[in-house]
Amino acid sequence: MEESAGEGPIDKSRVLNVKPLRTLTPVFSSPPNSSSFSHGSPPFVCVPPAGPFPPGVSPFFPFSGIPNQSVPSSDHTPISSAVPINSFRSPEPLRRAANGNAGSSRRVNRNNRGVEEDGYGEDQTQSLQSKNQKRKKGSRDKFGSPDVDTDVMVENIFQSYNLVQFEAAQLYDGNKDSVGYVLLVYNLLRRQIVQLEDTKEATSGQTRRPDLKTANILMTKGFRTNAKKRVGAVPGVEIGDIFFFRMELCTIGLHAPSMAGIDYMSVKISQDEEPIAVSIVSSGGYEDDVDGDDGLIYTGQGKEMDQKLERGNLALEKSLHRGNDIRVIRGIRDVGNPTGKVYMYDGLYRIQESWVEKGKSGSHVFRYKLGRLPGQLEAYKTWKKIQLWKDGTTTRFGVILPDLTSGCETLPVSLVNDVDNEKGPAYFTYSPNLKYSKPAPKDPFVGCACNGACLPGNENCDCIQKNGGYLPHIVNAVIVSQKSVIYECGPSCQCPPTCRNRVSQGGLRVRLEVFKTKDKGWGLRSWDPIRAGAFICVYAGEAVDDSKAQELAGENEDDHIFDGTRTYQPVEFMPGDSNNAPNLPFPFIINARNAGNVARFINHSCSPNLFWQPVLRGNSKEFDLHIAFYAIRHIPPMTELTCSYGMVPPEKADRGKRRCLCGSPKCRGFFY
DNA sequence: TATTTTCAGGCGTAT
DNA sequence: ACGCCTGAAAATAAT
Repeated sequence: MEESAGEGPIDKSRVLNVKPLRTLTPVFSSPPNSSSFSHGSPPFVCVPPAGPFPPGVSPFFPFSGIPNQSVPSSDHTPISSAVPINSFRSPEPLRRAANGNAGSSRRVNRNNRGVEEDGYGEDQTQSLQSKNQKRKKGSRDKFGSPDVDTDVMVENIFQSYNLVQFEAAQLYDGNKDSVGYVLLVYNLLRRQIVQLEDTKEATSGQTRRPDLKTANILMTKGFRTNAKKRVGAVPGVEIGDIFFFRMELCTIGLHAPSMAGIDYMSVKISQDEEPIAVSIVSSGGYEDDVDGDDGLIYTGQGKEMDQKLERGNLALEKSLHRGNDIRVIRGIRDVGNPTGKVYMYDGLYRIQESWVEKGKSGSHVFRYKLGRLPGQLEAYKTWKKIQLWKDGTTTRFGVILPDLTSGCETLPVSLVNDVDNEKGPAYFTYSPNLKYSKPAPKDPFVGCACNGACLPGNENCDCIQKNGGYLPHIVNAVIVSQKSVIYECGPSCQCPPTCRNRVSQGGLRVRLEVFKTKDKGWGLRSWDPIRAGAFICVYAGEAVDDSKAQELAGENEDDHIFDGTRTYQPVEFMPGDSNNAPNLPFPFIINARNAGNVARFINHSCSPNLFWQPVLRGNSKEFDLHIAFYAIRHIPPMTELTCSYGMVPPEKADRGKRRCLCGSPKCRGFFY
């Protein structure tokens, strides 16, 4: 439309309004009346004011000037341009990770820190540095414990992933990769902090809000993306994406305030500057209402007294008149964690009307009616539908069996076909366990002799010690990161079945369905949102010995086989580095053709959302090895669960090669 | 299930 | 530089 970037006359008077250095330059995405919501190539250009500038973009005011006369003050006019008002903290430069210094103290790090390659002036960096130093010192005094540990963890993470501070292009304008990495690092670091705090005595300084602490570390280091506020879609974030912490929304630029529900920015139209809303979080803090299938009635902010038409409320009011797109994030209680919430990005809405009501406390509240723009993928609506399936209000269409496990799992697993007439997968026996004639262990892992629960830091618990003094999982059966093997309490351990180090024995924790895919046969997906790192299931079936393994591996028909002898390339956004690549003590293949569990339905993808993890259980008599599957990243409801099937040796490579239909942009085109 | 404790981003304004 | 506004997450207490 009128405002494709780089076209049209440039009103150079605006250039003078651009504040230098710490000021950001927002640019609007597609025109508000556009009906396409493609995320492919965001139709805008955004340039950090201090550069560096992307190819083809001159260091000049980046967005097109729309003639002033084309911006009447009538309702629902497209917004043409904006000047920034919100500054944000400039990133503390990150040292480029170097080998061998992972264990160095942060004091040394600080001395070594350079200011090269960061694109920021030295003065700024210096002042920022001292500011952070001051602040950190304060927190140290307060909690009585130095935060050396977390600094080392950050260093290690950045080193593992070869990460350096984002260039301005990704800092200000993200993409799928930058969003993926920020979320990976946020969640990995947060889990490591929780794990570390778990081992401390309650008396020593605890981080009570690891979610906030993690975000603070990353934001201070400039490891964030889409740091520029914008109207409309955020590059790299898709409708339906889910999050488990408000700070995640902040670090990827979806919704900046750490608490408030309304995010807004100031825009300049002609000579007037006014705030408009860019995103809202509707999560039950107020009495928001649904309005039909695609509508929402949102309550303004302010709880105690009569709400005032200021800040977010004013911005929403202005947005009603401007008619700009507003991102809506829906929050609901997390089924797996009743004290937490899950947030889902539900796409773009516009405000249709606003009014004042008497709230329950008798004071005035603002209410805003928002309508979802048409043509967007269904997101929150699906989620609500699933809730109805779960509480039995409605029946899922296409259900063949309400529970194909016949009750032998901790949760039912539906068998569903809503695409064709096939009545189910080929016959097999559902078995949640792994069966095999176990080889006698050469180096038995006998487990522990704990009376009560096995706790992190317990020097007498062999299982804990084998895991490096930590529990491999934090609460809710979330693994901290991939390890070559994790040691779990098993049949030889004295601890009770409730021990926290028996995650893979705990059964299913999310409501799964086996479903008929469009073109890949049967697959597996979840009705519940899944956290990054969450335990999904083990791979059940019959573990076969080496000779039988050779036989199986040579066959073409290798569906329903887990083959640990294959080569597994690193995949993107994995919570674990190459040092922690899975390591099996002997050739390990599980045949699930005749008997198996949900894991036999997990299809291959070149961009998988699950990884597998060897688990060795404490067992003095047998080699008690298992394969457990975990979520690589947050997985929205109804997203197919996939893993990498790995590569076969070259001599077998031409047998059983299949065309891959995973649909990932990074698809290799085939798999085995 | 209810209550208490804890805390970060960034707008807006003063300096 | 700093006050102020915004409520969620996690621990703890109560039922």
